[in-house]
Order: sequence, then structure tokens, then C-alpha cells
Amino acid sequence: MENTIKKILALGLREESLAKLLPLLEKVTFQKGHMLFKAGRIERSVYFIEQGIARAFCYKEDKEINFWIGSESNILLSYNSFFLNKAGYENIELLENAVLYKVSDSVLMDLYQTDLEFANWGRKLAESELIKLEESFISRQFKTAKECYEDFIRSSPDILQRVQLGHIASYLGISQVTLSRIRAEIK
Amino acid sequence: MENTIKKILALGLREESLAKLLPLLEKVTFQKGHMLFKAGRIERSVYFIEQGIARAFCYKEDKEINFWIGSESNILLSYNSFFLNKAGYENIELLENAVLYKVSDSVLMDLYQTDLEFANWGRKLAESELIKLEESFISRQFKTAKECYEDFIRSSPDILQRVQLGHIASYLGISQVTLSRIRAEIK
DNA sequence: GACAAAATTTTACAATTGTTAAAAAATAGA
DNA sequence: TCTATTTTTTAACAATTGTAAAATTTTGTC
Repeated sequence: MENTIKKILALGLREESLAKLLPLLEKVTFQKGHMLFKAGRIERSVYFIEQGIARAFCYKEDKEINFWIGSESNILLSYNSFFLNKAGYENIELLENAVLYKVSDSVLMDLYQTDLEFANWGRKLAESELIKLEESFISRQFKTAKECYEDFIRSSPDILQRVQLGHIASYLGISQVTLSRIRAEIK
Repeated sequence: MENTIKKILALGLREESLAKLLPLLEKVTFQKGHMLFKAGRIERSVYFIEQGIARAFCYKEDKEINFWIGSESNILLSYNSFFLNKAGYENIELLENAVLYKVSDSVLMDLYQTDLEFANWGRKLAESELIKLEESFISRQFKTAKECYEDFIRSSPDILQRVQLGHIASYLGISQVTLSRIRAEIK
């Protein structure tokens, strides 16, 4: 569970507290294509990606729009479910056979409410996601499709190799045709 | 300091803890046009907007790009500075004469490190900003300029009245000309 | 290796948005 | 109130991106 531990420690938890959390994690595996979360449900689990890639998407009319793609050392959760106890808007699909570590939201919330270090760990988790998302948001604000794709190549070269281009185009907010054009132009 | 207190309590702090925080806040006022934060500095203060409107922007070549606009009951901080102790990327300008309540980052961090309730309050602060930002991010992903503007009218009618359209166009990621066209079409 | 299915690229055309510049309207100061 | 300045709108044209459909390439399976 190397990737999972790396992620947990990166958010500033001490080894002593890590030892408190690890027994609460359950190892689970899923096949490629499995729908881990579905929109409209309150999702009661949080997952650490040990191995694999996932995408989060929602629907615009009946077209799927990816708004997140993540691989090893990322965390999977439904923001609405976990933060607000409301039905989620995320559909999350595994794009490869995956190994995850699962923990229930109530276990995590209990740690937050009783352990100062975990409460700060949870704060840093949200803060680190927030800062990453804001940087993406700003980039998208003023970058051309081509610049967004070049950024993606730079920041996520492994995902580019492992995920089909249609998903990446959707994630970048452009049509697959536009992505193809950009790729032809760059070569 | 009604708006500030409302914001603090909305994040789940008990009245008892509020009483601990309030004496640490300093009331400050600034003129319209004041640059509260500048990119490249490590900003050591966090502000609650009691009265006024602010925008956060960065530069693309030498053009300003707004990525955030907020008014009463919002919080002003530099994510990089406060979360990571790194130089910020935010330029924050006050768009009206403003009344703010100021607290130093070290005071807040000290509360986070010593008080479980404040640590969870800080967690919820980051979580609530994260969920709002993700919803904006997703909307932008697949909405037309017109839909983005209509969303803005719905979600922030007061800001629309109080901020010049050039700032709103920039925030929506469209040119002012496009915004004018949309407005002409809607009428 | 051959076939079927899925993914990607290409083409042609349409729609949207951006840029530049000018006109009109609104606002701020004297 | 009048002028100067700023903001907003409009116009003309160019560039970018989207859509639909076909062609090509890749992948998976027998």
C-alpha cells in the first residue's frame, strides 16, 4: 500500500497517527469499467487509489463530461456526500483494473471530531485539492485549447498514455475533433 | 460586524469559540481601488469582508484576468501564502470602499494547532470553498458563454449591479464584446 | 492472421467567439 | 451644467472551435 501511505503522509500526518489510520482501511479491487460512484446517491466511502486510474463525470443533456481524472496517490470521494451529507453529483468510473483502500466516511469524521491531528490532516487535504483546482480553473480561464493540452502533457504524461483521447478531450473541455487537430499540429 | 460573524458561524463554529476568535479580529477600512494583495508576496493576513466587493486577478501577458469576485461574508486570503507558505499568485483589488476584519495567519494557524474545533472549522472553510469552485469549474467545462452569464445573473445579481461589466466578462472567461452581444440578445 | 468493434483522425461546413476600431452611453469632476 | 473620461455597445472581419459524417487506424477476439 505504498502509494496510499505516501499520499497520507504527504498531508502531514505523523507516523504515529498513520498507524492509527491504517487498520481502518480495507483493501478492495475492481475491474476496469466499474462504476464506483453514481450521481444522486449519498456515497458513504472514501477511497485511496493504490493502483489504477479513475474519471469523474457528469451529464450535459445525455453527453458525459469528465471533470476530473486521477491515478495513483489520489483520493476518491463525493464532495457533496462527504462534506455536506447531500446526494453527490459525481459519476466515478474506473478506467483500469484498480486496487483501492476504502474507509467509511463515519470513521473519518469520527477521527476529525476527536483527534486534532486528523482534523488538521483533513483540513490540509481539502486545502491541497482547493489550490490544485483553483490553478486549473485559472488556466482554463484564459488558455487556448492548445495551451490546455500542452499543460496536460506536461503535468500528466502518464495519464495521457493510459487514458483514451476522448476522455482527455472531454476533461479539457474541448471536442475530440479539436484535440485531434491540435495533436496533428504539434507533431 | 454582522456579516463577518454570520460567515464564521455558518462554518459550524460554536458561539463559545466565536467569542475566542472575535477579539483577535482587527477592523480595517480601505478606499476603492486599494490593492490588498499583490502576486509574488507571501501574504500574512486573512480578511473577512464585512462590507464591499473585491476581485482577484492575475496576468496573461499584460492583460488582467479575474478569477474570483466576492462581496460581503466572503473571505480574502492567498491560498499559496496561507496553505503552503509560498508567494501568492493573487492580486486582490477592492472594487468599493470596504470594511474588513483582519486576522494574521499565525493567529489562525495557532488556533488550528491547539483547538480541535477551530481545526475542523478551518477544514470546513476549505471544503466549502472547494465545493463551490468545483461546481464553477464543471459549469465552465460545458456551458456556452451565454449560459455562464445567465448562471451569473442568477447566482450573483447584486455583484452584477455593483461591478463594471468588463470585470464580469473577464471573470466569465469571455471578451467584453461577447458579453455585450449576449446582453443585447437577452433583452 | 482475419474479422469485428472501438478509437482516432480527417473533411467540410456552420456556429461561436475574439480582435480591432469606432460610436454611443454613462459617469465623474470642475 | 458642461466637459472630459470611462464604460459599454456596435460593426466588420478573422480565427477558433463544434458538429456530423466518412475514412483510417488501433485493439481485441477467435
